[in-house]
Amino acid sequence: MLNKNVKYFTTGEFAKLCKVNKQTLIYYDQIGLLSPIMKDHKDYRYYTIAQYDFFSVIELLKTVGMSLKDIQKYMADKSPENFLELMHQQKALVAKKRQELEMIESIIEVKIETTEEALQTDFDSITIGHFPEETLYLSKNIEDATEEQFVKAVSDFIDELDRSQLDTGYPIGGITRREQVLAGNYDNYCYLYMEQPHPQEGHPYFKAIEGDFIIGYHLGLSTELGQTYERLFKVMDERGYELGQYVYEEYIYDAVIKNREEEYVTKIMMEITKKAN
Amino acid sequence: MLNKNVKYFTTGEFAKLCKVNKQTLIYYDQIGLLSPIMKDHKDYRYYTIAQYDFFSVIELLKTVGMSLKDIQKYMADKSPENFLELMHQQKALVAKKRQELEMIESIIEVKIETTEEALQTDFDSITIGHFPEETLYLSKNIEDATEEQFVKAVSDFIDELDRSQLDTGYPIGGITRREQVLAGNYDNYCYLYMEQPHPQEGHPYFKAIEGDFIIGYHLGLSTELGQTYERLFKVMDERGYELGQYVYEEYIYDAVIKNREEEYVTKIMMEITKKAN
DNA sequence: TCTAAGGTATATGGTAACTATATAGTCAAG
DNA sequence: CTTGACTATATAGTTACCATATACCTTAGA
Repeated sequence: MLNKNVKYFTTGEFAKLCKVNKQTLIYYDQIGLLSPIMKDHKDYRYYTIAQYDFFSVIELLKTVGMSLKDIQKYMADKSPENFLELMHQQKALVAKKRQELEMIESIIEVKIETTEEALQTDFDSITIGHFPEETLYLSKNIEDATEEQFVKAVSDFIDELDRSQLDTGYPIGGITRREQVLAGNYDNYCYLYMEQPHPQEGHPYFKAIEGDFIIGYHLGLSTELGQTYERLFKVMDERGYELGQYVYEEYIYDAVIKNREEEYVTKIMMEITKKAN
Repeated sequence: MLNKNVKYFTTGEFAKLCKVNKQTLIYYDQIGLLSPIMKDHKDYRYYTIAQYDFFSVIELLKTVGMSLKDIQKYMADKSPENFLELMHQQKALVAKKRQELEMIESIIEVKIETTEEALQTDFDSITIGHFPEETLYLSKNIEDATEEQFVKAVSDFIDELDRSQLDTGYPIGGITRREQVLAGNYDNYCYLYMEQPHPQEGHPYFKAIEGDFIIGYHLGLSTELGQTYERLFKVMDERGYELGQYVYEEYIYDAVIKNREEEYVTKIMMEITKKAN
């Protein structure tokens, strides 16, 4: 910043220029981060325009998440080399943050898309159709797992979603094998999954599905899923289909959207094949 | 999230799954944001896997900057419609934040570039050369301004940089007219400016410069700029040039990088023309 | 000359969202 | 029966402020 033969800013004026509360400047003075260039005989503070540059770098470092203490630590030991190092560090940090925001943006888009779809869905309907291939990220096998093993698998699955940025915002679903469904063990999933519209390279756990499906919705407690399954089996049979390899289950409305468990909605997608007459 | 016949997590286990401090969960319980599904006869807390979904939405809303109170407010009045509205709001907010980060990224890049350049510069050197056109954002005219007017102009200039996202990270420079420089009034700037490598449409205040320049550096107090100007004039004269229309001044090292005013460095760029005969 | 408006200062307390610590009870293994 | 690893509550500290109370100073207007 350039200086004419100096005009001083009072605390209030300088606060206005910096767009912060007056108290904030007093606070910065107290902690010794940014002190006025001079004080009056009655302790009035006076800042110069040159101090604005200083302030704006503090602001920059603050917005990238540095603590005032760390900023102060840097300011105590200024040099072009240190500044350069600081900027390199912050550049990497900011890029990471931006990427995080980009991920959140796409998660939000998915949440909007799925919620809008849910709002337009008649949960009494049962539909049959052909579905294209989709990529899923799978947990490890959890069929017949003990409670402990199940919990461990879920934890690992969630950890991996986090670590590998595979959380797309789609609901976590469960896959059940034909045999378990036919035996009425609707909750004996063999895998958990999350849909991956833009699969990354280098992840082994993906599974593509494609084919005919019957789709229905279950409203209410998951302990009563059996009733909905029976309705689905009935329609399946009437239309001349039989159960394929896998069934996919997803929560459409859960605790995040509904208050009472009786209002939760589960989407059930069953693979089907034409009966050999 | 799907549930098997429920296994409970203790506070510690659930904290690990959620990757937060145990105390945080206790805090969430206290403020009623996320309470365990049940408590023991000795007040041990027990969470279920289903509560992880809930937690992860809280996390999402937190990272986009929502306060716990606002999250709680939403949670008290859940519905698909409200959720959708919330997501739409947040989407816009997140996009804005991302753009802000993008701006900061490019500011940091400029700071790195200019600091690296400064580190490689010999401040004793005086160079003459042709410079290509550059776009500058200018303040209003401040020639012969009173202190008050100068301060006002600076404030307005900074405000406009902020408001129109014209802060590129380049230093704020000052332009002096030939006549003032020849009269020795080196600090009677007619404009402030900031370099705009990627100028936006629709801003009137831009000025392009292109031509021959003599460039030198002044080390130390700006009250002693005169000495450096004299050195520059001498070289200019020896090489058969005379002063052109404008002189540009920028701080290369200022309070952000150096502790003592005697170490500040000002870059002086003078337009020049070949002397007749 | 008095007073009201608008500035300055310090001191103190409050805020959000934790985090740390002290103290005490619980539980399973060796 | 003790040790280690857990649980709980209660309380205080943290960061980066913001709000408020009180007092002082200055200037313009009645």
